[in-house]
Order: sequence, then C-alpha cells, then structure tokens
Amino acid sequence: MSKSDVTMKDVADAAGVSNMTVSRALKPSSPISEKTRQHVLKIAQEMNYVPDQLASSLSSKRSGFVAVLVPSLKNIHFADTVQALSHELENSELQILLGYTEYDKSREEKLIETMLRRRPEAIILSYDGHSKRTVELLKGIKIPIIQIWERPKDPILHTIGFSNEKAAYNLTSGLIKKGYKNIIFLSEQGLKWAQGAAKRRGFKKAMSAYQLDQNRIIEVGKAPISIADGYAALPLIKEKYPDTDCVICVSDLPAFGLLSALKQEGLKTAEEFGVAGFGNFEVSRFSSPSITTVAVDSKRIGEAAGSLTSQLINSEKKHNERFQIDVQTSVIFRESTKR
Amino acid sequence: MSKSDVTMKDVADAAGVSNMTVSRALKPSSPISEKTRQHVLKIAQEMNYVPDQLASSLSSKRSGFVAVLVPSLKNIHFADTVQALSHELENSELQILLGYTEYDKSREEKLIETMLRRRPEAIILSYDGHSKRTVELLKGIKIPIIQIWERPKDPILHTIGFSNEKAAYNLTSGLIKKGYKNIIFLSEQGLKWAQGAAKRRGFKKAMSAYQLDQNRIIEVGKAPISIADGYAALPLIKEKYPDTDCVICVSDLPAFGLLSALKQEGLKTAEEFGVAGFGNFEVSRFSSPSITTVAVDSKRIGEAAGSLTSQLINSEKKHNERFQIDVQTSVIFRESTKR
DNA sequence: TTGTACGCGTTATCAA
DNA sequence: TTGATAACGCGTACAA
Repeated sequence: MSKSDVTMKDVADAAGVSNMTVSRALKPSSPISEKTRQHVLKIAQEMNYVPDQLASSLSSKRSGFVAVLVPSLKNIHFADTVQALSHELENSELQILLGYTEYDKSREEKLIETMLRRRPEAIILSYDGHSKRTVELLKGIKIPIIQIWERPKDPILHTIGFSNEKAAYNLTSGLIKKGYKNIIFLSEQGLKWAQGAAKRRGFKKAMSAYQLDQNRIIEVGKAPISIADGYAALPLIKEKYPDTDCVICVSDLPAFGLLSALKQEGLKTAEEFGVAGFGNFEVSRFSSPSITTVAVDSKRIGEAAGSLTSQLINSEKKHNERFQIDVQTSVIFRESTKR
Repeated sequence: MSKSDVTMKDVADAAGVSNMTVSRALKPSSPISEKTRQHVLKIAQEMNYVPDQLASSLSSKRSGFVAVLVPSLKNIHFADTVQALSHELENSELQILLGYTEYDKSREEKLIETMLRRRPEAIILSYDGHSKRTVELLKGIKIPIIQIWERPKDPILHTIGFSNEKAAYNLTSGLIKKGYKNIIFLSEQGLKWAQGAAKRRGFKKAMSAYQLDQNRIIEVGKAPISIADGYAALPLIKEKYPDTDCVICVSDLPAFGLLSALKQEGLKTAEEFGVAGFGNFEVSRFSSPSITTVAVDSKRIGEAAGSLTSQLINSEKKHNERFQIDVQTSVIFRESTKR
C-alpha cells in the first residue's frame, strides 16, 4: 500500500507501552506524562512510523476532509480562492478534496456523490446553478454547506460571495453615465452558466433603466470564453451592431482579445469605442489601454469560507444559524473607457 | 459525520441478504446473479446509501488517492497539468490529493508527510529541487513516484517533463542568431527555484557559447514573478545595463509587464529592444507586440503522468522499470523580437 | 452464487 | 496516567 508497514502496534511494542499510549503521545492535548510521550515519540520517529489516517478517520468519525468544488482551476480567481481556502483550513488540520465541475451540472452531481464517500466534514461549492438532484442530495446532508462566489437567491445553507447581477448593473450604469449609449454585452453562448447569466441580467436591467436597448447581446464560444473568443468577436459585432460605441465583456480575457483585434484594425478606442471587462485580471492593469473592469476579491472569498468552515466544524459557531456573507465588488474605470 | 448513517449492514438487512452480497452488488465485476444485484442496488438507492470509502480503503488496502504536489495553482500551466491529470485518473477511479508547495521546500516536506498518512497509491510532484529529507522520505517509499515538469538529473524514480536549461539555451541562441548581442536575463531573486535556475543556466551556456557576456542577469521579486515585476524591472535594466538590446524573461508574465513599461516610455521595441518570455501564456499571442516565447505542453505532461500512474497502479507496467518521458518544447518567435 | 468469520489500524470508553 | 476491549464499516478468504 504505502511506505513502511509500521503500525501503531509495532511502535507500542517497541516502546513497551500499549496501543492507546502511543495514540495519546501523538495527540497534542491528551492525558499522558511528558516523559512517556517523549519516549514514545522518539521510538516512533526512529521506526519511521506514519500514522494511518484512514484508520484514524474510521474510528474517530472525523475524515479531516473538506470537499471543494469549483468550475475550473484555469481561472486565476478560483485558483486564488482555493489557495486561500486551503491556507485557512491548514490551521484546523483540514485537507481539501478538490473537484472541477467544468461548468457541467451533471459532472458536478457525480463529483459530489464521489466525494461524499470520503465523508467530508463540510462542502464548499461555487454556485453556478445546480441540478435538481444535486440540491436534493445536499439538502439531505448534515454537514455544513457553503455556496461561494455568486450568492444564490435560494441558498442551501450558508453563502459567501456577491451578486454578479448587481456588479454588472453598476458597471453598465457607470458606462452609461459616461455617455456611452449603443452598448453591447459580449458573453458565452447560452444561459447555462449562472454567473454569466446573472451578469447579463444586470446589464439588461441597467440598460432598460436608462431607456436604452437591452437586447444588444452577442454570444461567442462556450464558457469560460477567453482571449481568442474576444478577438473573434469583432467581425460579429461590426456586422450585427455597426453603431456600437461600447462593449461590456463577461470577463477581462475576451475584453483583452477584443482590444487586440481593434488595434489590428486600427480603430480608435476609448472615446469612440469603449471596452470593459469583468474580474480585474492582472493583465487588465497593464494592457494598453488598461481595461475598465469589476474587481472581485477572490482571495477574500476563500479566506472567509475557510474561516467559517473551521469555526463550524470546531463548533465555535452554532450549527442552526445560516450565514450569509457579502463580499464587496468595485468598478474600476480605466483607459479603455476613458471619455 | 456525514449524510445518512445508513451502512452496508442496513442495506443488507433491508434486502434480506448478507453484507458481502451488498458489497458485491456494488462492485461491477463480481460473482453475483444479476437478479440479486438489481434487487440490492434498488434498495441501496431507496435508502440513500453512500458507501464509506474510508472503511473500504482500510479493508482493501487501497486508498484510491494519488498525491499531487505543484508549486502553485496560480500558474495556469500547473492548473492545466493538474486538470489533465485529474481527468486521466478519473478513469481508474483515482482521486487527487492536491498540495501547493508555494515554492517552499520545507513546506513541501511537511505536505508530503501529511499526505502520506492518507496512504496515496502514487506521488506525483513537480520537480523544483527537494530538501534532503524529502528525498530520503520518498526513496523509502514503495509506491510509484513521478517527478514532473523539470526532469532532474538524478531522478527518484520516474520522470515526465523537459529540460528548462535546454529550452532556455534554444531560445537564447535563437535570439543571438537574430543579431541580438547585449542580452540580459530577467528572473526572480535567488536560485532556490530550480526551474528558474535551470533557465538561467541555459541562458549562460548559450551566451558563452557565442562569446557573449553571460553575467548579464537582473533579479526582481520572489518566484513566481509576474507582470508587475516585469514592469518594475525597466528602470533597473536601464541603470545597470543601458546598452541592452534584448531581455529574456523567466516567464511571459514579466515579459508582458516589461513591454508595457517600454510602451509607456515610448521606446521602440523589437528591432532596437527585443523581449522574450517563457511558457507561451495566452496573453503572449494577443499582446501587441506578440511575445516570443517557449511553448511547453503542460496538458500533455498531466496526461502522460496520469496515464503512467494508472498503468503502474493497475500493474499494467512493471514496477521495477524506471520511466523517463521527455515532453518536447518549442521556441516561438513573434513580433517582440522581430528583426 | 452466497454466506461466515475475521482483520484492516486506529480511537472511544471504561476500568484500574 | 495507563491499559484492555470493543467498535468504526467494509473487504478478503474461505467454506458452503
């Protein structure tokens, strides 16, 4: 199976004590004399003893796992969240069991079932819409469940995140106030991706609030759309909405790609043709022109989720309370929409 | 602990069969009549039975885990590798136990010790230099160990990856042939990061092979350096090596940042001042100018590692053979070094 | 094809 | 402060 086959019993025999004494020596705060502990610890080390957490978990009914589901790791923001989360959990000796839904609800469902077999002590999943069965599955579970990133209207239990709709509304109305009128929204195809759909709603609401045409939407590629998709979108935009004066992209990546295409065509930007993104990727700050975007503190989401999880698991917080934590977003106006 | 407290015994009782029959019903290829299997499966589903893999692992001595260690997830390439790896392993019902070393050898050491407790069936780790103790630890282990990305000179067991040194050599000599002479290498501070150090060696070797000054090296920031570090490097370069005609960056990210700074200063690029990166990040293709770089097939590395791991674990390959798999890299010349 | 008995390596519990 | 014993939930090995 693995490394040495040294078991606790072997250590106990070698140390001339019982199994339980070894077990206690390994656990920080347990009733054991310091002398015995040192003795046992020394022998354990000499024998290269590696405790078997499978057995420990089975017996103690504590797996030490937290299941975490994100759409993809290829998005720096989710990677940020997971890494911060991971750090927070390390303090509580909790380990992450990571899964990628790949923006696929049935895949998410299967993943959750698989993970449940490992008896996680909590489940943290980015909300992007769930299958009916997933929701049922999760609601029948006794462990803490935290939905992160987009905060659903009808939470399963706890939520930590923000409203993509509101954020998109703020961005859109900000651009309208700058004088842009013929704005279009560039997103992935379909409405399956809840976070993309929410942004779209925010765009529409803002547009109609200012009596502008809310149906100017162009779809390219499958979520998550990237630089190449934004690049490829320019011809479509010119064909369908030649009067466009501003494009709001579902993410900074297609925004960067679109700007790249615009530069090649020699079109003027900013004044005549604004471009905005979403997510505040590092590239947006250094792109020229720098890109107007919405900043989301992905690290903060991970930290908050991690800290809530530890507290919940260690019963520092009541299990019957439902936590709804809002993480602020902010619109950052940059050169790409300068007027 | 988790969900339902329904155990296999409960299902067995409800189905009027023994424990073992339930166990067999759940395992695809096991001696059991199709009729009994369907009966048991139906009841199991009705009862919302979720098998306990902790118990299963303990009994069968198969954890179903593969430990994977990468420096960070914030690098898209590692994310690519992990995601591809994950996919490959899913076919063999293997799950990843992920850890981030954060470019820290002692952290890596601790992580490995923690993971070993979960009894992984294989260990896959990106090579970046290991602590002495880590190597000892790993050499004493019976499970397959695969070092990925940079292939060490003295492998612990299996390796899948490429030579950063060679890749950097190829890039550097290619630029020299284009006529650049006063080339400098821009990297992170220190030589702790093995992959950065290997690239530096490649640079030096190429420079000295062409009788050029191999000591033109500028260090900024801690690994992994990013866009902002490249941006901040320009003043240093101008101060220390004002005659520079080309900068090779340890990654595309600082290369992009450096170009960004150059544009702000209104300096001409390419002809007078070339910039190259490493990694072929998507941004390099769409940046203007597009950035010369070295492409590494990170997805391929993950796939190869996953496939080798499954084969090793399922004993389709001999355990005493040492696999050394080379993944090709290629230099891509783009506008940023056009002459 | 099914069932019985036992063991996997650890911890909870209770007694000493 | 220590030890004996019995779980924890499942799979292996063997018998029926």
